Amino acid sequence: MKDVKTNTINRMKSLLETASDTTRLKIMLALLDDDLCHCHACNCSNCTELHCMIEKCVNDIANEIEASQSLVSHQLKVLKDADLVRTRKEKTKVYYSLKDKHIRLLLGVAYEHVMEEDNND
Amino acid sequence: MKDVKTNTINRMKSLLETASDTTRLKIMLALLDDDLCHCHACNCSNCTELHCMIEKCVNDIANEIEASQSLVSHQLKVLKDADLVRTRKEKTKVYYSLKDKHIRLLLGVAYEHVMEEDNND
DNA sequence: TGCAAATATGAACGAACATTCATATAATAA
DNA sequence: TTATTATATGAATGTTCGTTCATATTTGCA
Repeated sequence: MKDVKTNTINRMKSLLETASDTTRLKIMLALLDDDLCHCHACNCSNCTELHCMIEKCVNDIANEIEASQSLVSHQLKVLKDADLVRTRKEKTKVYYSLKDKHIRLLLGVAYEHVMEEDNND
Repeated sequence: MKDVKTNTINRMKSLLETASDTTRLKIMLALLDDDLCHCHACNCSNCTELHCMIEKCVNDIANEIEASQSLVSHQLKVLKDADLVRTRKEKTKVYYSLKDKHIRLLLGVAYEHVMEEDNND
């Protein structure tokens, strides 16, 4: 890790920066886990597997996290541009899902960290 | 993950936000791995174990990442306030090290992500 | 007590960013 | 075509943040 290239640092910064916003965190958490969902990895409606890729459309996300459609759309664009989410278009709706396992891992690690208050290792 | 409290979201935001700066990333990467280091977990000078806690003083970090003493001190304070690093004082020097395994994991996941360009899962 | 080394801090400046509001675009159905 | 639903976008605003410069504080040593 000693000689990490500037480009690598910048991309790590970009990834973490994109994730470090309450609205975007709410969006990603909404895409991380749920009971009733479409899963385009295994095509089941009630998948609890780790590879499960939950996808939700813009309005549903907006309703779930109680934010305006405009705000959610803006932040989904930020997430998309930074490659943290992917999209799938179906008729008038656009379904968003987390990009890959690294994003889920990142959220998981951050979640674990804030859950364990006073840990020494 | 569906009903994550506002407080939890805010703390996740704080953690990721603190990590998402190039200067602070350079500092943390400098504390993540090295050959010659003090390790206050096992007290060896050449430890390669995962629990190894590398610690470096302010000036050494500043020299290593080629940043001013003032900037490094400022950003170390940010890292300390957000609980991403710990300190140990010895004479006139202050040794900094990463707080815990979650921080190392976070850096590791971010690093892995930017290293794998086009992954689909 | 005074000096030097190491670290911390305060002010100031410019840049970046999240949110809101209004509006535009795209696609479907009648 | 017209109306409707879903999503995207542009401008504007207020705030936050990273960096620099100068200086203060702390600790050890002569």
